[in-house]
Amino acid sequence: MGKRKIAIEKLENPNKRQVTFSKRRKGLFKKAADACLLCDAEIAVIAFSPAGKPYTFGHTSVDSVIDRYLTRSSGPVSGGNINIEAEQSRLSREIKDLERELKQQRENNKSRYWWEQIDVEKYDSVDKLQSLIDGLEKLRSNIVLRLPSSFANGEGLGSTGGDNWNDNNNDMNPPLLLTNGVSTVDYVDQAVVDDGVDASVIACSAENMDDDWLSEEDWEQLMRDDIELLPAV
Amino acid sequence: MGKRKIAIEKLENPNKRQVTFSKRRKGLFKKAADACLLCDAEIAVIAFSPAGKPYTFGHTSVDSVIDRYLTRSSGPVSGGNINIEAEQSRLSREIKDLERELKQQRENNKSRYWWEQIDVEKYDSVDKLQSLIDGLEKLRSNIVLRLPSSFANGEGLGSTGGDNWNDNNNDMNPPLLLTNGVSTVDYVDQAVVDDGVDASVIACSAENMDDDWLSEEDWEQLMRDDIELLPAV
DNA sequence: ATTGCTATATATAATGA
DNA sequence: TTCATTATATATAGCAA
Repeated sequence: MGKRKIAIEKLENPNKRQVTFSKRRKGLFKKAADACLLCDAEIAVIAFSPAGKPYTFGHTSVDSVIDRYLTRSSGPVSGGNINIEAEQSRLSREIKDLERELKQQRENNKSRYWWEQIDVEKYDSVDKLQSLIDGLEKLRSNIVLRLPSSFANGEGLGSTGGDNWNDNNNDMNPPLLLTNGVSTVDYVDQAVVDDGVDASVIACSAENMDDDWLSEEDWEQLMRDDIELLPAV
Repeated sequence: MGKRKIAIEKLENPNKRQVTFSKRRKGLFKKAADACLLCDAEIAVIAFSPAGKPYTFGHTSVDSVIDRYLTRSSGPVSGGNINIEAEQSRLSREIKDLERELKQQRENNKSRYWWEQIDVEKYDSVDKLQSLIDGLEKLRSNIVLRLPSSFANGEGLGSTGGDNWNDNNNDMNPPLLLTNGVSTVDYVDQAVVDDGVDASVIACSAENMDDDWLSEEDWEQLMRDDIELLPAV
C-alpha cells in the first residue's frame, strides 16, 4: 500500500514503528467511522500505541459500545464448576460495570457524538484538565484553519449568546468551535470548564449559513479527521 | 474504493447495508490486526452490525484491552456526590486485591494470539458451546481448504500425540488444526471441550515441515482472514 | 508526534452467482 | 450470507521536513 510492499511483522525501527502507528491509527479510525455511518453500526476501537498511550474511537461512544458488549449475554453462570478464576473475572467485571454506571449516571443523555458528552467531572486533576484543553485547542485550531476564509477572521460567527470574543481582543484565541452537525445546531451554550478557562461551545443557526459554509458531510469528515487529536480521558 | 465513489452516509437499502458491513468489518479487522503486528500495539475493535450482532477483534484479546482502557486513570472522582464516592470507596478496597490478582493472572496468560486463550469456562451453555464449535469447525474447514494439497488428505500432519484421526475413519472430519505460529509450534496438546467433542489442538515441529508448508507469514494471514468466523463469546 | 508528496499496494462497489 | 471479478477509490511506505 505504499511505495513498496512490506511484510506484516514487527517493525524493528522504533521511529518507523511510531510513524506507522500514527498513520494507520488514523486510517483505522476513519474506516471505523465510515462503517458506522454507512451501515448504521456501532463500533468502538481502542488502540494502545507502541508507547502505551491510549487512543480511542467510538460511535455512539466508546463507553456505550463497551457497555453493550459487556452487558450482552450476561446470563447466570452454569452451575457446578465453580472456577475461582472465572468467579474473580465475573466479580471484577460486575464491579467495573457498577463503577462505570455510577460515573455515568449523570451522562444519561445519549447523544450522537462523543464531543457532546465530554464529562468535565472526569478531569479531576490539573494535568488531565490541561490535557483536555490542549486537545480541544488543537482541535479548534485545525478546524479554524479549514474554515471558509470569512470565518478565519471571526466574521460570520453567529455568536448570539454572551460570548464576545470578537468584541474584545484580537490577540485572544477565537472561541472554541464545536458543533454537533449543522443539521442539529441551533443553540448556543457555554460551559465553564474551569475558573480560568472559558471553553465556549458555539454554533450558529442554519439561517446564518452562506455558501461558504461547510456541508454537514464535510463537517463530519472534519470532525472525524480531528477525533484523534483528543487525548483519551 | 469501488467501481464508483459513494457518499459516506447511511445506505438505505438494508441488503446493501448488510453486505457492506460484512465486507468492511473484514477490512477493519484486518487493518487492526496489521497495525498490531507492525507496531507492536494493542487494539480492540467491537462492532455491532446493523442487525445488532456483535463482532469483535482483539490483540492480545478484547477483554485485556478493554480492561486496560477501563482500569487506566481510575482516580477518585472529584467532589460533589458523596454517596457515589462513599460507595466507590467501600467497594474499592474489596476490589483492589481482586484486581491485582487478576492482573497477575492476565500477565501469566498473556499469549500472542487470541486462539491461545479460548476460555472454555465461558461456554457455559450448550448453545454457546455449539456456537464455538461451529465457528472452530468453519475455521478449520477454511484452513484445510487452503492447505497444500498433500495436507488435504491428512498426509504430513505430524501428529505425535494420541490423536489418531488418520488411523481410523476417513469419513470423520480431520482434527481441528490450530497453531500459534510455526516459529513457536513444537507441541501437541489435546483439550476435551466436551464429552462428545474432541477438539484437538495440533501442531507439528519445525522439523516436519517441507517446502509445501506455509510460511509463518502465510499462516498468520490465514488466521487473520478467519478470525471473523468466530462468534464473539 | 504529525504533514505533504508520490508511487504503489490494498480495499471495495457493482454485479451476478 | 458469502464468493468471485474487475474497475476504481483509498490507504500508505518511504522520505524529508
